[in-house]
Amino acid sequence: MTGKSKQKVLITCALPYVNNVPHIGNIAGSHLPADIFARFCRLAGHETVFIGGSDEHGTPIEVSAEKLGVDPQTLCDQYYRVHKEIYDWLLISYDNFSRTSLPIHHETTQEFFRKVYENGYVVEGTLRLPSCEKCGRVLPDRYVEGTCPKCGYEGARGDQCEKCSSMLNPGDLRSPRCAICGSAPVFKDIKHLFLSLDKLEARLKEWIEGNRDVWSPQVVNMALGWIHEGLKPRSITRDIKWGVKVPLEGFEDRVFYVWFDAPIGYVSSTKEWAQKIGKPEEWRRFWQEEDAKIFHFIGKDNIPFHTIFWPGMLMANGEFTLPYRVAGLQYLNYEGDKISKSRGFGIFCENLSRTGTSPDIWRYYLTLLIPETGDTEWKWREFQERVNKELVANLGNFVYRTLSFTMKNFDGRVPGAELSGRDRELLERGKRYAEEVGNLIWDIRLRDALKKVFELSDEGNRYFQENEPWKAVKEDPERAAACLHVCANLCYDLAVLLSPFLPESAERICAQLGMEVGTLEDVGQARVEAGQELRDVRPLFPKLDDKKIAELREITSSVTEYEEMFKVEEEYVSYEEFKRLDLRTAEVLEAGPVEGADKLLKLKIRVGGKEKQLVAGLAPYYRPEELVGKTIVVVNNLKPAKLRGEVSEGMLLAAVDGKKVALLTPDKDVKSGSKVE
RNA sequence: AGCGGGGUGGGGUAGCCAGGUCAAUCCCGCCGGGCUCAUAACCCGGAGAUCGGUCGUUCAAAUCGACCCCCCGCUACCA
Repeated sequence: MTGKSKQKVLITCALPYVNNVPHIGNIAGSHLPADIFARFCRLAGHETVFIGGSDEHGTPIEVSAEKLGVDPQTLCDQYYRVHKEIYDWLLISYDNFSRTSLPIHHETTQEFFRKVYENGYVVEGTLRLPSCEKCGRVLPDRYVEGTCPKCGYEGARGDQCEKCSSMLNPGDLRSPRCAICGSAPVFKDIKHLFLSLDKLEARLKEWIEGNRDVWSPQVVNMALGWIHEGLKPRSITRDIKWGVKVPLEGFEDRVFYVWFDAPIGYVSSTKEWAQKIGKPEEWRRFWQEEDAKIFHFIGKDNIPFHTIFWPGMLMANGEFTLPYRVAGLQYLNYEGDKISKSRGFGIFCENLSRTGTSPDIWRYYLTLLIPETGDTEWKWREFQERVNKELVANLGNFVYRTLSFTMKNFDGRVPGAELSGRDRELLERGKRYAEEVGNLIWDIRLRDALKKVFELSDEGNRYFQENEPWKAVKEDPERAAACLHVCANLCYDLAVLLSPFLPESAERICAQLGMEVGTLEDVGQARVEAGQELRDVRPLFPKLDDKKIAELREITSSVTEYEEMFKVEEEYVSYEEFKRLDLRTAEVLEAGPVEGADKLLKLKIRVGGKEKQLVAGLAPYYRPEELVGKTIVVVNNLKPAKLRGEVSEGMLLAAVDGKKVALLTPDKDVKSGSKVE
């Protein structure tokens, strides 16, 4: 199935909602497994498209944008950038990462809806909903607050009381109020559109049961559980402004419920991809042809949605291929509890790029934590251990001992030699691994697949050990040459097999071999020939010591408050005001403590030809000796002041990020006293 | 509350759906010995779980049934 017959595969990852910064749970729960799967499909030669995008509509975005006084689009733009950068850094290989706020998605959604409507699967109905006259909006359940009728808790929400956890409707609350402005809501009957899921119940049931062999039991059972309770028409419109307009007379002021438009984002993202590659109709081959296999990677909270509601939409439309496999993943916890942004508890991905680490160390451990069967848990201790013992000491060690031995003893060229039966057998071994790894991945058993690849590294280490080339190189050079020839090829095979999981490392291994990362068909073929010249051989990963772990922990636990950034942008400074500052580069000549002050340092600096004294609150962040010799940026014409009795004739500039402080320095060599503007 | 998933040596995990070959798999860690090209691996030996709890079905249960405990998700207008 995997290496032999070529498939046409579309892979989607649950579209992240953009009111949050992604954390490791989001990565392990969908982006990473989807990416591994997609990379593998490409490696196996399947025709592969991997798409995603951000889900940007809905009440939460509209409300928080309003609070900040910006329009929702601006807020989404900001978060979209954050998301995109994170996925890029983690090497999530989207063929296209789209946005539901793009025109192409609005058009696609409306077109999709029209067809569903024409087919008779849309009915009108009435909902009695609370609305706030003052805010001029209909309130979603959770935006109504009041007193819980059961336990008397005053802060109960319209969907649930957090105190006694009873399920509520907004109408149940005593003295209800709008969660945004606090005024009393009015209940009105409002016309809405519903998708007639009830009409599709029998077909959905048959379809789900037909997938028993392919889907995991959890997914099938949960879906059937829903069917069993009976499907009812489900509302697909909302009374807010931020979203896709409903193209139907009498509903012009409504938008689609985000759950209706979000999955259609899969289609629009594929369309956008097709346009980008210059074949605008290409998307149809994946969405409208029977032989296309569509894989959805989602979290467990999304299972009913992707097994009932979304396929129902597709059936109602009638022109689309149904999902082939819905991979419902469980959750990733963190050190014994749920990840929580507000408590700063967890690993948030926006600062990963600042850790100075390879994305592969994160990908490695997170792959082992992909919650395929049950919830899993990130533990720093285990992260450190696995990186050091497995990535560094097993895989890294095998590659490095092989290549460095070749450098030292064979002049940096892969030796050639007469091979024994055992040598040949091992060279061929890669083929079997390729097949086994392929089967595991196709079955979405990614953790097992990665472990399988590491077995090959184990075999390599064992083989190297048994042949003792460090002895043989003196006593039986031919044997040593054969051994290293085989090992170089094993390194290459490993790199290829590893490439879906650890793409950067795969590249680095191949680069050191002076080769390119090949495809699955190159594995086990002894592609590294005698005479191949190695280059720039060095260890793949550094070990993570306790200090580094503490640093990583610190960096990844903080999340930028993007909301605050909008406030800053609003206070403009005129160019004239800016020009009054005389910013200059300066060289630090001396640095030392200020008597009687813990936090201050006294610096002697040179600005052009002139020497000055500066006092700065750097002591908690820099040692004096670290500063000497640095070129910094100072406000040269700041009015002199005395701090703790010492004159300060200017101030230096530094970036302040919470407890972290970084001096600004020019990134090229410039003359002392250069103007900064 | 109902529905679904899970509870296996210190950590993780397989097996359980098609009960016996499971006094239970594999990885990591731990203890002892060998080797040294490598940010050291590999080899040999060792300690460690009665499979959430109770009761049953059976010649035989981690594996089937009942009840209970704990964790997680869903329960439709939160995405």
